[in-house]
Amino acid sequence: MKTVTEIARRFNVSADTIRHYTKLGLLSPERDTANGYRRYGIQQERRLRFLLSAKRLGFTLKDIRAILDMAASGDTPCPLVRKLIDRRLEAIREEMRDAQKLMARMECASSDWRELPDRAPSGESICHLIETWDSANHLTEKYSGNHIQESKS
Amino acid sequence: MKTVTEIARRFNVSADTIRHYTKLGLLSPERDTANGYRRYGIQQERRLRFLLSAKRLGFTLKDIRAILDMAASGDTPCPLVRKLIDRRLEAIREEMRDAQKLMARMECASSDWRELPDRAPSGESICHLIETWDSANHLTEKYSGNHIQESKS
DNA sequence: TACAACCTGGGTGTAACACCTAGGTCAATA
DNA sequence: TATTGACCTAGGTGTTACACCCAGGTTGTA
Repeated sequence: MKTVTEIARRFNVSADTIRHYTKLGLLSPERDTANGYRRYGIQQERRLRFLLSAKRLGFTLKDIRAILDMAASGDTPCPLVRKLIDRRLEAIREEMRDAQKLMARMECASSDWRELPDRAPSGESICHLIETWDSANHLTEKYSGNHIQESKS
Repeated sequence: MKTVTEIARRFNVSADTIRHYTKLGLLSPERDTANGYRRYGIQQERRLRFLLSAKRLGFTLKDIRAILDMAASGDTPCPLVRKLIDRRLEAIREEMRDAQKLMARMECASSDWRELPDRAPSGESICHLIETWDSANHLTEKYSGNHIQESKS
């Protein structure tokens, strides 16, 4: 029976993480009746191992709770697991697409800006780099004036 | 002078977003003395336009606050802007690398699992798909040396 | 006996909002 | 004029997965 720190070390996570999972009910250690310390046995180690594996496969704690609940009720969680991972996969793919677009914008801006000077702010302008970039791509306002130009660099 | 909803519509964001930025001090509307309503003038529209542009370039609200503060003090924020975007860029590149690794794991797992059957949980196993995947890649435990239960109390 | 290292519960902070509550305001309509 | 419906206010909660801090109790060792 391991204490929080012992099991944390064994699985290479922080003691706070173990306490966190325990608070969420994902782990259910016994308690040392003498001092109230959490005590993790073999079953809880198994649960933790499972939990960490699932996390590394992209499952959220919420997903994992659902899987654990299903297994606890005796049903096979496998169909749920297949469904959840495919969902997460789709979600991540979309995040990646967004992130790639963002990266492209950032790289473009950062590189364009190397040819532009610094400029002091004024009543009209806060940072001309950002403002120029924006009006060149005119995306901010719903009705962004009447320029039908799309200058790209 | 626009109300919350009016300026929100103009810039295609939610009224809550406008209130949020205002609460954070990123926008400082005047107030209608009769009823306490927020009133956004041209200067605030400019700030919001700037804010949204910066956000689309990957700046966080914290970044933006720093930029705004610097501009307010009269200094040119451009060097800060260049520095911040390069930092964010690096951060995003790393996140993307991590996300790509995760995706690869997920895709690999999801596809491997197509050839595996569902299986009911047992005292030893919660979901064999995840557990098998994990032990095949043996990454969870610090010492993946299998055997042995130590300690008892 | 002192000290380090551990333990407890409970609270806060993180990012950027979305949503809800309870109640006040405003313009147009019936 | 009374009633809608759309708007406004402040303030609170929920989201994710923890990290960190607090004050105080416990354990093992020198």
